[in-house]
Amino acid sequence: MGTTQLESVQEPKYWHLKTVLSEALDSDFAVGEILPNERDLAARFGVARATLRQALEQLELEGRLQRRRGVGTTVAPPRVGVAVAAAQHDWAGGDSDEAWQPVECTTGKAPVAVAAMLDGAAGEDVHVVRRIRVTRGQSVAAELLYVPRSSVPELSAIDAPSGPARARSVLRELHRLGLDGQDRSVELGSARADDAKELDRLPGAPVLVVTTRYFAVSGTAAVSVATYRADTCRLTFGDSGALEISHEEQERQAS
Amino acid sequence: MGTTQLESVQEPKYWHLKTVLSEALDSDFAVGEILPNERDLAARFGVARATLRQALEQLELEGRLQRRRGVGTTVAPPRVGVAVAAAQHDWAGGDSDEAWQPVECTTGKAPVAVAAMLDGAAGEDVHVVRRIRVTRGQSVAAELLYVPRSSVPELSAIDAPSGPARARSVLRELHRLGLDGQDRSVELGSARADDAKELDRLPGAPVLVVTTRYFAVSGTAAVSVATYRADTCRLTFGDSGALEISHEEQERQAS
DNA sequence: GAGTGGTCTAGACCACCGA
DNA sequence: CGGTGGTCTAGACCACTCG
Repeated sequence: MGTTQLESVQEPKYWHLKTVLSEALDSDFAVGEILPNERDLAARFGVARATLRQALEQLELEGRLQRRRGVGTTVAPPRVGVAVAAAQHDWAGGDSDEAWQPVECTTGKAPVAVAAMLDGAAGEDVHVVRRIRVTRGQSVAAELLYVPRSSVPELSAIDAPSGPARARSVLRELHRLGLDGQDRSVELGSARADDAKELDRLPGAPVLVVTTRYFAVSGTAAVSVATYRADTCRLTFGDSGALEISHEEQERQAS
Repeated sequence: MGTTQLESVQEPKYWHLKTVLSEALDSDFAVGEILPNERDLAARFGVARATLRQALEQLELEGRLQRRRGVGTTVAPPRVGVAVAAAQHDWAGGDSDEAWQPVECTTGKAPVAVAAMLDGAAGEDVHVVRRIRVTRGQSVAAELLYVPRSSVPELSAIDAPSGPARARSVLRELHRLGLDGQDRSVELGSARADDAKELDRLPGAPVLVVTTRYFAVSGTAAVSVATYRADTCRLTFGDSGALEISHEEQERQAS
């Protein structure tokens, strides 16, 4: 039999759907515009809702869409470039628009994975500083900064029991230390419940986990684990002295 | 009625499942061990297969599991740390274990997003070099390197029609140029069909997209778009002169 | 061919948001 | 309250790998 297998696409429906939607997004939709709801879209394309959702999920992962329960699906703006590099040493920070905001500070044991990076500080108590990074009025990252007690010996134990005030104290002490280098890694993760709440996302949302080790002369002075919203963020690194500028700075310069 | 709402978990089943599985993975399984198949697991936990799969998907995203069609689900080894920083200027490369392998080289127009970064080279033809990065015998990244003709004028047009030989020619010319800086960004994406094949994954698999702009005195000399397997890779950046070493190098030093 | 994960369906109910 | 996206089910078939 001349079974010529006419155009046996062999391409998953959701994948093809994603492509079609992606092109439609480019041509027929403006940023912020809301799409038809999932049931209508599925019917329009003649697929089950689950299949349609699989395509939407991918597009959301790529930062093309934004979905909110009870509201709808909207076209997402281009990802924000957030700088993850130098200029980090201004621990005090808080003034700039593109900065970290200390939220609170507790004390306790570090998770094993973190403790392993804080050489020698096996069972030691650490200060845990919670910070939020806000860009354009939107929180893009949540961080836990682990600072061994031994790194900031000057800190009086009863400076403030917890809260932002104490967080700022720890950061100030860290600043006084004078760090000489850091060591960073980026990987994909999913948001824990607490991070998800800070980032206004559902638990399990994809995040970029940036782990930074801060060195002082005496060794590792602190470890930071920052989780960035993977859907809305593009992490930028200024490895050169060259013209690395974030979008935000570009806008500021334009004015 | 005394509806005390006993323990209304209010936590999605798949999320709870993920937690349970994650703990089981830590305690009861060794790296490489294969899990029971999805139908059995779903039955064991009393959920539908789709729900079980949602949990497995998350765990795979976090690099805890590895799933292969026709084979099964296995416990994944810890993520590989791959260095994404200096030492990149050895364009010729190819000798080291942890290096890029040129695969082929074609010529054509750059995608608009890339062209926008190659200032001034709007409609110009560019060399497109395909490279694969292999670590521990496993390909971890696929790259497309876009080099405007004007960046490598010395390159004879008919050096080699395509293939690895020509790729090496382009890289050699680029090396002669002497670059003075680069500018990098990392974001989440999903693998295009061609990248997926190189990375031995299915299309749409989550990847970390590293976009690098290489500067020469005259401006942007080249743009690279590298996609790393998000499930198996941890990108590391040596921002300090300090002891940033990859796992591979550690092993090499140990010997 | 038997067994695996990958895709797809057609329903159902739930949590959340806004009018 | 109605409409949205988020979760879940119980099935079916497919593509792939391996013995």
